[in-house]
Amino acid sequence: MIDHERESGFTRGDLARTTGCNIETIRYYEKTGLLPDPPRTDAGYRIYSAAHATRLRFILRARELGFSMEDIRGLMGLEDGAAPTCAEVKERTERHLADVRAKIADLRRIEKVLSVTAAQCSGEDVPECPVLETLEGS
Amino acid sequence: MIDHERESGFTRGDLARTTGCNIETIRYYEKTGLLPDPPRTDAGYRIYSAAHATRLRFILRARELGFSMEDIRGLMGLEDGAAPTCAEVKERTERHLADVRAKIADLRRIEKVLSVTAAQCSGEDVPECPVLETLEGS
DNA sequence: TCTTGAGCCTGTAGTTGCTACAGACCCTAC
DNA sequence: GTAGGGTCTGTAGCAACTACAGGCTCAAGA
Repeated sequence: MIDHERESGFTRGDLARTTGCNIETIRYYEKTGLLPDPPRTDAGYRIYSAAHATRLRFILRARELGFSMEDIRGLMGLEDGAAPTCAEVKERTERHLADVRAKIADLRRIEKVLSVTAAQCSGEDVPECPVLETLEGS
Repeated sequence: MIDHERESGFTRGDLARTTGCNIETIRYYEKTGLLPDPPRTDAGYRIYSAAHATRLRFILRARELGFSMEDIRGLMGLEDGAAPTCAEVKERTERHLADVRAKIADLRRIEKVLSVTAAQCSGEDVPECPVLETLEGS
């Protein structure tokens, strides 16, 4: 791979290493349009630039914060072509925040039930088991 | 459906209605072995008993509490054939509880970042957007 | 008795966000 | 020249469902 094209960019493996992203995930993001198709060498190898790395890091950070790929598409202005307004971004973020809070509430409810039930459990080989009773009875 | 077999049981639709479970989900649980294959009428219609309903409710309740299907299989003694001991149930519950707590911690971290960032957002059409900056910069 | 509409049957495909393979090609170093 | 890595493509798998299509079957009304 002596193409001089190649010299100014990096390969998929490079991009994966520098961002910590799984190499197959990069291809997946390209297929779904989150990442633009990069140029190729004559042999068909992808050539990425710093701009690709920046964009991928944006995506990974948004995923870490639990945004869906659909959300990210919106945040990056891929839905209607135009960059989203700050108001749109804020709205999307607050909707997502509400989802996150709802999930936390769900999990806290679950945590309470599980911890109370598990605490009642002797852990011995007795016939009656508080966990199973909770699940059976309701 | 005048089979007298049928009279003592109920159909998949009945089971779905009485448990609040999606009708297709019942078939899915059968396919994956969580629910036993019920007997059939001559025409091939499934005939469920009260025992099936009890078992399905157990599964649904466990799913509400976030247990995986694999966990449920264990809780119901479908893994090794024998009913699990109380100690096994307790262990599984505590492992699951740890998962739930880890998820809560993750989500709380996410919630903090999102709420701080969204609060900085004017919602106006200014060029700089705190949310996007958070995602880009890091 | 016939028809109509609801319910049930099966197999299969879609969802989200990846991940992992197979089999082929390419590139570098020795 | 060859050995080894890397990359290419398409495809299948994961969890836990959900949603069809196309065909039977059943119960009730005309």
